[in-house]
Amino acid sequence: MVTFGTTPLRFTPNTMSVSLERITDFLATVPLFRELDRAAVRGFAELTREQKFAKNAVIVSEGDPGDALYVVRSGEVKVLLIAEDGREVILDVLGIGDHFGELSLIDGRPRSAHVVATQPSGLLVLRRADFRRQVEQSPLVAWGLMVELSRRLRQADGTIGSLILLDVPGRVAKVLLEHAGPGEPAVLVKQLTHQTISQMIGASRETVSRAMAEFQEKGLISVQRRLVTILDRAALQARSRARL
Amino acid sequence: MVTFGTTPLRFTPNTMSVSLERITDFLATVPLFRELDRAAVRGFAELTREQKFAKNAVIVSEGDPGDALYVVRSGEVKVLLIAEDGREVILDVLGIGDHFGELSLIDGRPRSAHVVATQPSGLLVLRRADFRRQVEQSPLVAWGLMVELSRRLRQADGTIGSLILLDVPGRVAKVLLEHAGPGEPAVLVKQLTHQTISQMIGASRETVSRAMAEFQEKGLISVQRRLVTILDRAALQARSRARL
DNA sequence: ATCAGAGTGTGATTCGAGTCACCGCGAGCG
DNA sequence: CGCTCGCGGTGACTCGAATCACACTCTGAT
Repeated sequence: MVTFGTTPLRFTPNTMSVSLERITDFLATVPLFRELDRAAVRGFAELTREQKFAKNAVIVSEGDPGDALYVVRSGEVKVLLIAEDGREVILDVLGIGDHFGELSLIDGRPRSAHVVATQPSGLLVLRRADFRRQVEQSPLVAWGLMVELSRRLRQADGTIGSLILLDVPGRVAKVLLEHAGPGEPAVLVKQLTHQTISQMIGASRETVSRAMAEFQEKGLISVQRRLVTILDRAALQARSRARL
Repeated sequence: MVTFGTTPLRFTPNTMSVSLERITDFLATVPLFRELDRAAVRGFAELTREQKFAKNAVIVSEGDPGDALYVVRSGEVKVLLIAEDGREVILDVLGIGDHFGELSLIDGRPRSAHVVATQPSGLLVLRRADFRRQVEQSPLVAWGLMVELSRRLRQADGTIGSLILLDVPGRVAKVLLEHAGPGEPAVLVKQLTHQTISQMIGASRETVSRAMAEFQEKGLISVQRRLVTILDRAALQARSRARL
């Protein structure tokens, strides 16, 4: 449940040039800026302000005019839709190095979803005018942005397909695989509660619980203290496209 | 059902400069190129070839390496996913002036969906290298492309939300509204069969049929010879976010 | 004009998954 | 240190929608 009113809007401008290099280092690791030379990345770094958010703080709300891009520097945030009756749909969970808010900067339309911190988080904020100027000057960023949007569009289309074609256990298997690290056995990159998973795939918490119990019984996964390990990737993949 | 093997790959190069101006006129109406001056649009027009497809012809298949962008000049195509058991999910129905295939040009990955002609169609084809060169030379096109990708991403996220939050009648109402022309009463821009609608919203043909019967009874819509007219837009909107 | 095939209407039955209700566990905090 | 409270597990019941099975109605082609 989203908690309004807990929002700490503490600004921490990087007037100290001490941190400028550190921010540049960080931004250089973000895919969006990866192709740029150091000077160009520093150009962006100079334009950012870091803003801190407490757990459950609302970062942007659907319908707001959007005039900033955010890059997650620490912590974790979720992107979600909220229905009138309070039900939530989680569109994405973003970690360090991920960014959000570019849609409104590109097309000038209001924010299409809410973003809420799921952990205490530090976000680098880049304002519209600054961002736009930089993008217009550097085609590499424009291209990187398109690549990122393409990735998300493919992912969204895949989600639509699985919502329609897969049953709940299949969708659970898909989410687990999408968040699995490399190797086998592989551990999940993120700690996801059943509640969170259920909101990502449009199912009830109970049904997710039953699906994961089934996977454990069959030896496809093992769970220790909320940490999921993939034991049989192939079987999970089969389950996630049994009907796809 | 998609029919393979009926694909007529008849090329019709525009070696006749007669048609160049006509193609330029046409492309100038496409949002992606709208901001460009006529000379720049002609630059694109010169690089296109028109390709004709018969009804049910497969234009691109999921998994193919993608090396071209297509603009619909006449006819209609559908973008869809196909499950192993043959079930189809329609992601989009594209008409004159719409385009597809840019994702693969941007990120170089394989095609993420199938595209099939639902009517005899003429498509302008633009090859990767040509397109890329033009985009790099004109930031306006890059920006237009980002705006278009943003629009689709918002739409896809909205679809995900409605699949999770709305019941079938609600999703039917939403599709009807999305395809409605202006004014009230408004007629639908496209002729959609119940079968098509059901594949767009992940429902069975029968359930769509029942939902539309209900809307007619209540006077929200009227149907004459497969042409749907929206009589009570507000009521349909209420239905499409009754729980959103 | 006729006929085939696509599209539609409607009942009966089945079933996946939501909802409700409750229990147990572990972790963090006053 | 104990007591919440958030998270997870499980059974019983309900319900929306898929499926199955036909009949009917267009519409376009021969």
